[in-house]
Amino acid sequence: MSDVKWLNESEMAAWMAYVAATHLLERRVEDQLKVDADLTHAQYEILAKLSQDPGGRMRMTELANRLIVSKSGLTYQIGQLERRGLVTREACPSDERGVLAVLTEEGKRCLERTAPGHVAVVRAFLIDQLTPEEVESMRQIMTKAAAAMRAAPAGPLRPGKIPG
Amino acid sequence: MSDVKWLNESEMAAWMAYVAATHLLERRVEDQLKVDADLTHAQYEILAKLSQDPGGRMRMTELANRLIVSKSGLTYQIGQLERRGLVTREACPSDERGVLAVLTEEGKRCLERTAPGHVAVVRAFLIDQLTPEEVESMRQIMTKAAAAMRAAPAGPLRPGKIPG
DNA sequence: AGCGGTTAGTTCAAATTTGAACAAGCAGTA
DNA sequence: TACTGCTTGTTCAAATTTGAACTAACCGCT
Repeated sequence: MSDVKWLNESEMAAWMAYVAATHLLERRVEDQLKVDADLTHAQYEILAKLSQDPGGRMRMTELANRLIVSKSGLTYQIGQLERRGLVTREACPSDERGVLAVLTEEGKRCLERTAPGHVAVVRAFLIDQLTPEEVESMRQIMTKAAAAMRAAPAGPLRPGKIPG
Repeated sequence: MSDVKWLNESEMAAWMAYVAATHLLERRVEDQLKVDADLTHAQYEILAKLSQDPGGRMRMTELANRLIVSKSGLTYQIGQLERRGLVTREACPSDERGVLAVLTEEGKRCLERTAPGHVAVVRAFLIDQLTPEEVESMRQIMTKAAAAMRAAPAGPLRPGKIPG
């Protein structure tokens, strides 16, 4: 029971580098978006995710799930974006309770204007630091991890359940 | 000037998976630490980083830099940990202005008690999802990215400066 | 010793994020 | 139809995080 499977040297180094890199990158991304468009990364991700829908619209809960953010957090940020005219709320036709977050024309323009600088940061500090093989490897790695976490139920780990 | 180098399919997939995975993992880690030890990830990282020092002590600014957190953020969290007896503040002998954050015995015990569950989460959702080669690849990738960001000065990107 | 420019750490206000509680609406079933 | 349980989105209080402003102390020079 109490025998822990620690991380070996390679695993520990990978984890430590991961933690450092994610914090550093998040900081760089936040800075760029703040300076260039007065947006937080969370706000940018909302605009970007909405733009993936043909109609630029998405249900609140659906959007929250895709962004991996709490419902209340999304409510708050949609309020901020609405205040700035980048997003509107519409009633959902099929569900009286539902709310659709809709990308406005201005929101679309804002995104198009901001995306290049954002991509430049992602490129400069991450993508362009890697070989194409490494990019492909990262895709594989992150996809696997994300899939595992999406599949696993919330709550404490059940020994031997997830890795299988 | 305005010709943007967008992300190709592989790059975009890698970036999207990265964003999703980091959010999902952060959430899992936070949940485990909250449940098992009533600690935030930020607090755990402070304890862990302090424990890396032989004397379990570190200057505030040094610690903030290693954790990639603002000085004020660290001040706040050290206050929280001090309130719980996991860390103490000591005067720095060599610099009158300096403050040393010191891991207490109880802090050490808390870390030792909490680490196994934390490692288990990191393992279950990240490390054990990967082949040893992929772990090694992730180490390489994240190390490269972190190095690039640590090396680059703050502020806007100077075209052609970082990638070289 | 005294000056001027940095650095260390804290305080403060503002923004963000989360979970719990809540009101309203849905859907299946007796 | 009425009931039961679940889902949707918001509100709310509490915790966290950041940058700016500030005080105190350091350091190199004169």
